[in-house]
Amino acid sequence: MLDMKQKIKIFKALGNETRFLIFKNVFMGGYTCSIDKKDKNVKVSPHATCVSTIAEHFEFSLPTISKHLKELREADIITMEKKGNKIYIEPNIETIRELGICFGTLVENFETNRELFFGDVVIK
Amino acid sequence: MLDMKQKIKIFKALGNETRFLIFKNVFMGGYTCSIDKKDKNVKVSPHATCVSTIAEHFEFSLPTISKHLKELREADIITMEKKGNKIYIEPNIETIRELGICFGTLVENFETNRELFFGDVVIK
DNA sequence: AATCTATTTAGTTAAATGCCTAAATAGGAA
DNA sequence: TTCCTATTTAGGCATTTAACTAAATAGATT
Repeated sequence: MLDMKQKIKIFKALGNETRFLIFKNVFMGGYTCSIDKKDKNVKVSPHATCVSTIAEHFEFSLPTISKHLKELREADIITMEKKGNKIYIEPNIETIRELGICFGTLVENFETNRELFFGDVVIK
Repeated sequence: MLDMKQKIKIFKALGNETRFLIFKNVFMGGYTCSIDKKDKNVKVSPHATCVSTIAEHFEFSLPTISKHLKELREADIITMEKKGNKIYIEPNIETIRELGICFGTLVENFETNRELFFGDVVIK
C-alpha cells in the first residue's frame, strides 16, 4: 500500500501541467522510439517510449523533459529501464491501480461511517 | 466529469504535506467547532468543522491555514459555507468519488487495450 | 580511436510557493 | 455603539520550482 509520503509525491508529480501531459503521453502510448522499428532485437511493449521521443511532443528542452520524467519515476508512476544507450519508459500501472483503490476505499468508508455512525444530525 | 485543469488543481492541492493533512483532517471529521455544541440552532453535519478549529491542530498561523483551505476549496475537494461569522467546512465527497472513478477507468482501459489490441510484442 | 546518439548534470534565472505578522473586514454579543 | 470572534487581505521574505544553455557521461557505430 502507498504511504502518505508516497501519495503526496504522486500528487505533486501530477499537479504540474507539463508533467501531467508527459504522464498522459506515456500512459496512452501509441508511439515507440522510431529507431526501434528497425531494430529486430529490441524487445519492448508498444507502450514503451524513450526520453527523446517524448520530448519531441513538447516545446520544452530535452533536459527539462528528462527532469520531469525523473520526478514521475520517483513518484513511482512510471518505470524507466535502460537498454543500450536508451531508456525505455512505461506507465507503472500498479501504482495507479493502488491510488484508484485508495480513493475508492476513502469514498466507501466515508459513506459507511456517515450512515452507520452519524448521519446528518442537529447538534444540541 | 472532471476536466484536465480541474484534475491538475486537485493534484496540486494534495501535493503539499500541510494541505494533504488539512484535507485528511476535514475528511476524517470527528471534531466540530466547540461553540456549536452549545448552539442549538446551528444545523451542521458532524463532519463539519471551521477554519480556526482546523488551525488548532496545526503549528501554522491562522492565515496560512486559511490560504490552504482556499486552495482546497478552489480544487473543489472541500466545501466552505458561511453561517453567521463562521465558515463550515466539509469534504466534497462527489469530487473524490469522481477522481476515484477516473483512476479506475484509466486502469481498466489500459488493461483492455493491452489485451485486446496489443499484448506484449516484439517490434519488427 | 573517433564520432554519433541518448541522456543527465551543473549552473543560472525568473516566477511561484509557503510561511510570517499586521491590518482589514464581517458578523454577533454586550 | 463598542467590543469580541472568525476569517481574509496585504505585504514581506526565504525557499523551491521550472525553465534555459552548456558541458559531461555512457553506450553504439564507423
